[in-house]
Amino acid sequence: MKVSKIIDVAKKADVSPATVSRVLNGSNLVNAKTKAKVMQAIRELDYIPNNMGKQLRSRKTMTLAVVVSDIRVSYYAEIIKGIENMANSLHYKVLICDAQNQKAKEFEFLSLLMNRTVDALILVTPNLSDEEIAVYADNGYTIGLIGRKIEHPQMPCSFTDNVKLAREVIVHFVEQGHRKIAFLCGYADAMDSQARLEGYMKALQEAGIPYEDDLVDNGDFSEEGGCEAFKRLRSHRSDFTAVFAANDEMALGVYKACAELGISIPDQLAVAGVDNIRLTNYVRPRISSVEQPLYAMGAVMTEKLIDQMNDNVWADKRSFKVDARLVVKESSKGAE
Amino acid sequence: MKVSKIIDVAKKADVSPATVSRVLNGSNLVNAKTKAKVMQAIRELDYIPNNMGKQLRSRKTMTLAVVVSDIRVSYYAEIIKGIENMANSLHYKVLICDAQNQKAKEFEFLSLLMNRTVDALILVTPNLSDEEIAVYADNGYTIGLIGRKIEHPQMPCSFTDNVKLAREVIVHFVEQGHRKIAFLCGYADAMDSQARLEGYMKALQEAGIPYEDDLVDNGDFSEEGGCEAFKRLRSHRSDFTAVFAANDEMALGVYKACAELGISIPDQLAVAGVDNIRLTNYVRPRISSVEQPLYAMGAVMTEKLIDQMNDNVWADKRSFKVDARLVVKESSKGAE
DNA sequence: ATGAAAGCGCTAACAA
DNA sequence: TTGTTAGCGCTTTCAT
Repeated sequence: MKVSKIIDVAKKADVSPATVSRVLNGSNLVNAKTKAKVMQAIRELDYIPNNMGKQLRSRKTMTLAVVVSDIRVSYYAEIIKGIENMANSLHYKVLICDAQNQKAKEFEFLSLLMNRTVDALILVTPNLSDEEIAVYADNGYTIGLIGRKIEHPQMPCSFTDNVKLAREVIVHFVEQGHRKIAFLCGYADAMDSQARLEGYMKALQEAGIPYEDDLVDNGDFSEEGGCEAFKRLRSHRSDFTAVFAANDEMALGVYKACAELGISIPDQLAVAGVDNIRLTNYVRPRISSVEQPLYAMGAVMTEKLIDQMNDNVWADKRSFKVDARLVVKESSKGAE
Repeated sequence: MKVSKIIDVAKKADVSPATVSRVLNGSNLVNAKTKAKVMQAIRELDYIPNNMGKQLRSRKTMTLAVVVSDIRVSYYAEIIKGIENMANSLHYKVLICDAQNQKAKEFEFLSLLMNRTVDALILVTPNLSDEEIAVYADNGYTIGLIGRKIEHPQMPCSFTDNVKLAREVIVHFVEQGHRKIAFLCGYADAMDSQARLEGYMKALQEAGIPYEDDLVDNGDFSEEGGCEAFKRLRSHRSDFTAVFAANDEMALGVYKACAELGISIPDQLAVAGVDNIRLTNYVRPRISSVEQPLYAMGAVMTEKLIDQMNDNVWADKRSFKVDARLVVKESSKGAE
């Protein structure tokens, strides 16, 4: 059977294509009777509007792209879900872009914005630099950011207060009586790492504990990387009694290293991580971890972004700093 | 700065728009010299082709939609990654559709196909019935299927040999000396459940063990559901020495129930699951589990689907039955 | 090897 | 409230 177009409906309902379009798009300047006629024709013809034509004419794709480094990582999956659900409820679609941990791929996906495949692009903790990203926003492309903040009048962001986050963990350790606290940081050049290091140092200072350079090392956010970094740390120093890992993967790496080295958690070493992934509740002792509201971060940003595109500008607020909360479990309790 | 279109490039290069289009699309009937001229103009104008125009005219979106019930579940994430990576390497984009476990949403996403937002749709273990899906394929829409098989000349599928999978697990249990083996099945009406039940029964028969109705119960693939189902089972019978759970979540539920009931794994009860999720390696004892090549299933299907759309029909094979492999760990070894 | 011309299917000014 | 008329930006016959 031939697929019908708007002109077919118009003829059958004895109106103009414009009127059909109005009915389709819920314009309120259509007579109820006319509308009924049109609806009838649509039904009889099994008419379904062709989205390609609509896009071209209206210059809108109603589609967002979300770029992450690895879809499989639960951190990203959770954020994507927040984005997708919010987008869908606002009649937007979501293109998924798996950058496979390659900065070059992130760059490639930016072309989706330029060639008008999508109306906006959301970057989740990208490897691109602030400047590289800002260029696009400057050129009028709509970009949203999750997990990082860039000062730009047009770029909505949602991100965690990393200083506060790190501070909270260290305060907790101090309360448990720890004085020598190591920090397994992420990539040295990452924003997050900087901020968390700041929070770490701040909290130490507040507690009157001197900062020591060799109690800090960097990992790559992987279990293996955490394991290695911990061993490295341990080869220099063996007097620390607590470790703050920049994420749970690295905390798991610490667990692995401790198993090998015969270090008992939490008696000889307290451990805490970030993300509060499901796994932290299945290993023994369960890992204390900082939980970020990932789903909400995705959803809020998306709402804001779409709002901005549609010029519903209560342009007051573009930047959402969200609070994380430390979930204390056995890995950091009951220390001496 | 004004954004330029194909006509601007044509003028600047002193050729026709058609020629520019040919260059853009890598047609080989373009003089090398002409091509160079056009490329130069493109560069000078920073010309970027507009995808909306292209789509409308070529009647192709170069986009796939993939429908899953919950993006966050690692089972789906892994498949999606396979799909996305393959699609991308073939210059296709992927729309992500989170059905939030609602059949109604799955239906809604089918409209993406009908209104030409995407060229094809991939359903991953959908809740829709075979008939509901087949209707669309009959009407000429391109649909691919993962985790289920539907006999249809136009519908590529990739799915696991569930009979074999279940058989393998039971054979393993029998080899370990078990004779009373329980089966925590998934939804009673699911394809997979049927097939696995068949494999279970078959293996028992081969081992000369009579099938007993009350050694089988159904769960909902969740940890909680598995826990409950196990307790239910256990309230009728307490003589079985092994449990085969239809997925790892349910196996985790069994672990939970056993912890509550004081049953020791694997000494008093051997356990095995399906999916071999990461968690199975972090609980103690580690859970024996059947691993499916999810990434590959996604990738293969996608390749086939795209191939089919582009009429590269070595139409011989549409159906990919893949083998899963049992990874034996501590939860099912060392039983009496 | 290149160009001219005709749309793909729809919406948005502008008129009426 | 409805219709008329132009395109949105591109590709693709059909000529040449």
